[in-house]
Amino acid sequence: MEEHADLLEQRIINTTIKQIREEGYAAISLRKIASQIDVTTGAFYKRFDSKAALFAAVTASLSHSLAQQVQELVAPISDPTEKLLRTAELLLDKFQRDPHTMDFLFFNPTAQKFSGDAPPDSRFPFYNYVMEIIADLQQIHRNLDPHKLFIQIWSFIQGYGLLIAKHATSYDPELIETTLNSFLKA
Amino acid sequence: MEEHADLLEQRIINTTIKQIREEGYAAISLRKIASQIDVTTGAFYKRFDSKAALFAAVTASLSHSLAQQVQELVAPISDPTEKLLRTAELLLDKFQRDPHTMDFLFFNPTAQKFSGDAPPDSRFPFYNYVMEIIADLQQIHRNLDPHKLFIQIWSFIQGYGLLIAKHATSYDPELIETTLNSFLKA
DNA sequence: TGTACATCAGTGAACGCGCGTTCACTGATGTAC
DNA sequence: TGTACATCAGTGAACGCGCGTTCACTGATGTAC
Repeated sequence: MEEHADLLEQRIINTTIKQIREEGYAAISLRKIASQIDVTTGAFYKRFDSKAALFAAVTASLSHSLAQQVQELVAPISDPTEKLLRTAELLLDKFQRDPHTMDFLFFNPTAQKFSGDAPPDSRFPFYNYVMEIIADLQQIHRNLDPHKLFIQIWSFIQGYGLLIAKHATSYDPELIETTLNSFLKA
Repeated sequence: MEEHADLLEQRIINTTIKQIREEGYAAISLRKIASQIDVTTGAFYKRFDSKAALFAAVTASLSHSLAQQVQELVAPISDPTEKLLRTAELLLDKFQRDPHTMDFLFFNPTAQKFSGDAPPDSRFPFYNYVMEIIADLQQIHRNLDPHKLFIQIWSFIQGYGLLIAKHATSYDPELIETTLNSFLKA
């Protein structure tokens, strides 16, 4: 029955992802998830220790698939500036198209992505990924401070993403390009 | 007894503000608030229609006092660039010193600051305030697109504030200056 | 000054809800002989 | 092939909790005469 076991685990994760997309992570309850799969909450606890464990698994799954999409988009590009731009565009486009999921990935308080005063944790794969791009950028723009640049880029993407997710403004690729270029010109 | 009535209303608001500062808005419950004032929840409902109404009142109070602090700081300054810089510094310094309160003011989902697809609502006083500064900036930098600039500034402050509040990085006035200048130079 | 009454802020207890979590049990399946 | 037993995924119901909200009531205070 391990076959079925893994299947149920996947169904739980996928249903949770669907619920997050449709209603936002704040509206998630184990009863709702279970009833959508025609299973009781007891079955859930055969797979996960807690709701937090489910959220961690969902975060991992979503991060992984998002990271993969970014890799695929960026793979054929060699210019690091364009890599960065395309990555930012993909993320912010997703904030527009799938605000609840991005809200969960970026702002869900359960899965804290950073630990203490230390630099951002590697559990959030984009940290390392963006850092790599920035390292590449340094080959071109030697006078850039990579930490500063990271904070600028990350802050802008987060903040703009939030405005987009809240429908306070909408996704504008030109604005992204202008902004990132202004960081690189400094 | 209207005297005492207003007093209790103020005590409820102030206690809520204190609780937000110390534990964050997610931990607020009417029972906790009431018991800290040695009053029952019934008394609360003589003053406020609902918890949401309390949050609205608290948001108004906090926004007002923050706006006042900004005005005082900025009043003697005539250069709009410096006005903007000092405002951003004050806000981000507060994200560092009082993360829960700023988290509440900027990210509390109850008091949605923006409505629909329309531009940001004036219920959040900083929108108009920052817009005024930007209008002043246009006198100097005539080639700036005010809407674009607003989104850039707002996104950066929000995103950087979030990183600071989450202890992912810490407040760096130099970074703020660099970033805002890079927006203005574009 | 004293009495009868109205007002109304605040009490205290309950309502109903949905939540995460637990656990004794069931019944289908796989294994041993 | 048939019987006895072990396993264990999933059930179903409950536990305990804290929440926002409601409401009949109390008792202190102010008013009228």
